[in-house]
Amino acid sequence: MALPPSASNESGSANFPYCRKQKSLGLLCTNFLSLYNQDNVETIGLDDAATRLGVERRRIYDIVNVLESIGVLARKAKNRYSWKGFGGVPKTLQQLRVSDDDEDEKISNPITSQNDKLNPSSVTKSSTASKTDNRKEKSLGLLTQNFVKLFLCSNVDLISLEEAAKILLGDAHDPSMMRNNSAAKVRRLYDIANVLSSMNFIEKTHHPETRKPAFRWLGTRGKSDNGSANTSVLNESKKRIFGTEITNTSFKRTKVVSTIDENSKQITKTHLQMLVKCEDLENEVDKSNFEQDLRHSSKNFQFGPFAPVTVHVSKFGATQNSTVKQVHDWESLASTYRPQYYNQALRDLFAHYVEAWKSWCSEVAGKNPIQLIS
DNA sequence: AAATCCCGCCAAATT
DNA sequence: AATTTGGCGGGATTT
Repeated sequence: MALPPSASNESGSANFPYCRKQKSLGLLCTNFLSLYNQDNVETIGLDDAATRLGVERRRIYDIVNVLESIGVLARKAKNRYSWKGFGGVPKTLQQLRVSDDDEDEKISNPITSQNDKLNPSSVTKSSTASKTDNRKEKSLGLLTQNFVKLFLCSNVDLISLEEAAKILLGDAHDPSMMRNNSAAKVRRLYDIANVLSSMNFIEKTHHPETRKPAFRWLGTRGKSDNGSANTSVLNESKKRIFGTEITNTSFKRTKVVSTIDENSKQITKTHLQMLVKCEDLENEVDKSNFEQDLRHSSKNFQFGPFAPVTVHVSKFGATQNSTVKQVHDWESLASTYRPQYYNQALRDLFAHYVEAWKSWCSEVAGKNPIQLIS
């Protein structure tokens, strides 16, 4: 009874064996973005998001929290957030850069309206008020900001999550009382890294020496506005892979939207668009306005009945499926010569999509009751 | 075996 | 008291 929803109900639709990958926070974030990073969107309802993305509320909180800490969103009220867009990120980043040095502070940017009756805690950082807001100090949002600050402030551009966990926790000299529970904290960092990756703020790589995985800050490239090209990192190969995702359907009462047939066409079309887009990926290097890309790439983002199937471009890799690993290899080769490798990659990727599409169709076919809700 | 990290219980916060 | 938020970590999945 306590098993994951791999439940393959009798209906012979023993479809997806259950792939954890397809349920990653990163993918969810990508979907979230493609869903709300639209011109007409300005306000986001948590319930709406959870429903449309087909996930439990809890997950939405995770995403929303980190997005807010970066400045993409802003809490408006209970159950309601406002879309700030990526344009607000640079500003938030700047604030983080300026924030205090020793230990962490509560740079609490425009979050939370006029807080309660405290603040004077400038020099006295100990017990006093710590007990109360102790919870907030452990929030995902703050952790995210601190994690980002790690990159923004230090000069190292490669950090492993364990390092980060150790630094972000064991900091503050050593006044004891620091249950070096970095193991627990690292779990949170994985979450953060995933959503940050889905937006391409960071990128996962490997430490040159050790094969240890680590993250590199990509920052806000492009970001027009102010011609000062910061580009701290000399990222020569900024391959943008794309991730597929098939949001899981919560066997809950997930309200399914839209029609069927129309969507099928819709999605296929999107596939093609994506492929086309990939073509000129070879001679890309256009690390310009990624916001723009993201925005139009998910033009007609549609869901299919049941498993809200989403397949949009978002060349921003991050979450990867089996193909990604190889892509990395191709990348090294391609960067040197032989650009046609990408074609092969695309072919494989497309095959993957087709497969996913097929299995989805079969599921729908097996299921008889397809109620349309609009 | 080690690295990831999903899932959802259940306790603070808010309403 | 009810509902919204969101720590937290067991343990399933991937690598």
